Amino acid sequence: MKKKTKHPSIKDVAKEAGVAISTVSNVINETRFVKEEISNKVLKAIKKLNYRPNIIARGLRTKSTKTVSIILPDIGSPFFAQVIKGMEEVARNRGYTLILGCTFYNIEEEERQMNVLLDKLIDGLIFFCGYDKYEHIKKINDQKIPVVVIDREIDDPNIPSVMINNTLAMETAVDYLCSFNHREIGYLTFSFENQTTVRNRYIGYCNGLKKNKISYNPKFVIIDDSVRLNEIEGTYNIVKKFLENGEKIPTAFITMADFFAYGLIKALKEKGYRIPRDVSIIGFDNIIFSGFVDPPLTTVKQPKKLMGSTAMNLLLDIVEGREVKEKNIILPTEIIERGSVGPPG
Amino acid sequence: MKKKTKHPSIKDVAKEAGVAISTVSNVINETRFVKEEISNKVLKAIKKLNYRPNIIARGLRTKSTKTVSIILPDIGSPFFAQVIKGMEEVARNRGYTLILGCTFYNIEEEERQMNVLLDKLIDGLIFFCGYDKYEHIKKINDQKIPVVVIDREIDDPNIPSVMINNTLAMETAVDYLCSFNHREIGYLTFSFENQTTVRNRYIGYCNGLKKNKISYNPKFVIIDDSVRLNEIEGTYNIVKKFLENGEKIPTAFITMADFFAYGLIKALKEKGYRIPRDVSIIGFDNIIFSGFVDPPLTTVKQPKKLMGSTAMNLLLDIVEGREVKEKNIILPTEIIERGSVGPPG
DNA sequence: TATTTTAATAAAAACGTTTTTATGATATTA
DNA sequence: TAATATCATAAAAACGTTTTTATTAAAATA
Repeated sequence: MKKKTKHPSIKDVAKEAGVAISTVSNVINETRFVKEEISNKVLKAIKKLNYRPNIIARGLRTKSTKTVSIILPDIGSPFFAQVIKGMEEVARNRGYTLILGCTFYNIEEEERQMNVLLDKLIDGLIFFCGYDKYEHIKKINDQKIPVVVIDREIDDPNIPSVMINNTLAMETAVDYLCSFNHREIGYLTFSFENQTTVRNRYIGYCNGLKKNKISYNPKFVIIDDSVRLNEIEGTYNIVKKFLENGEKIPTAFITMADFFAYGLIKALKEKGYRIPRDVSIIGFDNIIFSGFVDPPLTTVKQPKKLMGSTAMNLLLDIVEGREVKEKNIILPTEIIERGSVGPPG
Repeated sequence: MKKKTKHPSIKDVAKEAGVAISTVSNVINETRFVKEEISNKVLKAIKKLNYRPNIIARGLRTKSTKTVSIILPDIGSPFFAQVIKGMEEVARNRGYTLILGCTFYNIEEEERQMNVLLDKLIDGLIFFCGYDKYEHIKKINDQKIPVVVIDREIDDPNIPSVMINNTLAMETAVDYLCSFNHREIGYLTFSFENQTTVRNRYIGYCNGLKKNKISYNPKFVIIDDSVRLNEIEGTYNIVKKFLENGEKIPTAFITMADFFAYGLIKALKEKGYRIPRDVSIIGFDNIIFSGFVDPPLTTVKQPKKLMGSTAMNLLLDIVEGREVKEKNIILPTEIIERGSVGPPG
């Protein structure tokens, strides 16, 4: 076992400066007035020993480690990455560090991770996306441990949350396609048993159809969970098979996430379909790459960084006991028009 | 300030079970034999109170928090995300949690983040990619704080590291293009003053040219730092301007990272160039999207997950005092052939 | 049986902080 | 001048663990 050279402790500083431990603490935290002469001695000792207080030991006493953690299903997704970027910036500016816990879309893992992190005396917790189980979140929220849920629609308004209106956003996507006179609209999605977000988007799709007097065609709905693992290849294969089976294809597709669209586009183009001339596509998320596929993807933009910063600010406000006006925040979405949607050929 | 409902401590368990604190500790850690009868009482009390030891307090005593942290320049990059995924898996399996620190390509930030994390009693540290300054890394490595550097070529063999041979890999890319009879080969890169990785790839490019008896043409080297911020748009604009200036363009491009290729492809296609018929492109990294641009990108693959898992295993071996056979590990790269390279038209 | 060894548990110290309480000097008041 | 208030600092307690040392009871030995 490698042995670390011992870091100087507050005791060492006190000895070096010839004062009491508490005086050093008072100088560091400015909790009491300390005569300039003594204060200077302490400061000098701190500098000389290159002392920095041990946050952990401090946390043991103060119950705050200035650390918040984020539990999310997948660290490899550019969508999450952007949201986290928004969080990170806020956290850093407000003096907190971030711990990431990753569940890899394993439901049980979420609670386990939560416990592991809680053991480390974190000040607060952000839960990302989700599964429909949230008893554990309710529980710790009831225990007054600061929690914010992001990207998951929870029916308990006591749990602070930041989200978009998935149903409405997806309805807008249908409307948008209909404004181009599409009447046959396919839908690519995760399976939606366990995830409200996924389900609500699907509901939005259905609502949109109804609203535009289009009858629902189950053959146009393709379910694909490979994307969860960032395996675009999976979507590509599924769509390819779909096309090879000689299924009738709709004049337009909505994908529940941009990721689906990449595989979809590739498969369609390989089979000779031109986009948007033969098939229109609208995605969801507006991931950075969507502007660089061919054709560039029209998509429903989620305000990713804003979601992140909003959630982190909300959490830290709660952690620090500030007043929060609204603890269930809904952020707007927006359609980014690029080149993948046009009138049906 | 919201007040948390107090978590039960080991003291509460001891009282509940009617034994001494140390006995509880012995039961939990199996440090001493405890009679089954007493042990059962303790276990029951633990269960009843839903007690979990406070890792922080434990860490204060044992000097280990079972936490390692990763300092990286950008959390939003799919390349890093994949590497981190590899790390996360290993860390989790070996019972550690991860803290991420993000520097956003700010050199000063790296040392600051390092100090912040060190204050939290982490067991070890992985530094990602890099800048040429590494006195601070040397310093803490000398202090026997376990460190591993990844994706940065450091000339000090005392610092454990995991990397690829960037020079060689890039040379291979040149060879590959030459095998298609390309003689005019452009190069897209970050500016390379401060980053050995970037510079070494460039050197590989130059070596490759020399080896294949191609004279170096500075006009073919495009420097673009926008990609650092994941702004593919930036590359697109630079290349577009390049093309509009009527510059002669090479028959093939190498990009130092796949990200450049996306903007490059878009700009070229907009100006009517066909890929690979008019211009061939080979990237570097093999990011997931590279299989889904049009044409699919031929690229030099970095073994991202393997790099991550290797680095984490190396770090934890050091942390746990295991013997490490080789502390400067070089992993192989490989050319992934897709559709963006062909013979010059 | 008296003494020593061993086993099991309890008590206390330690980790590095902050915070509360105690101390002693100085300044203020009666 | 004696009593009191204030100020600056020191000492001690606390946070929740692990680890070291002490204690007690039982078992083994002489």
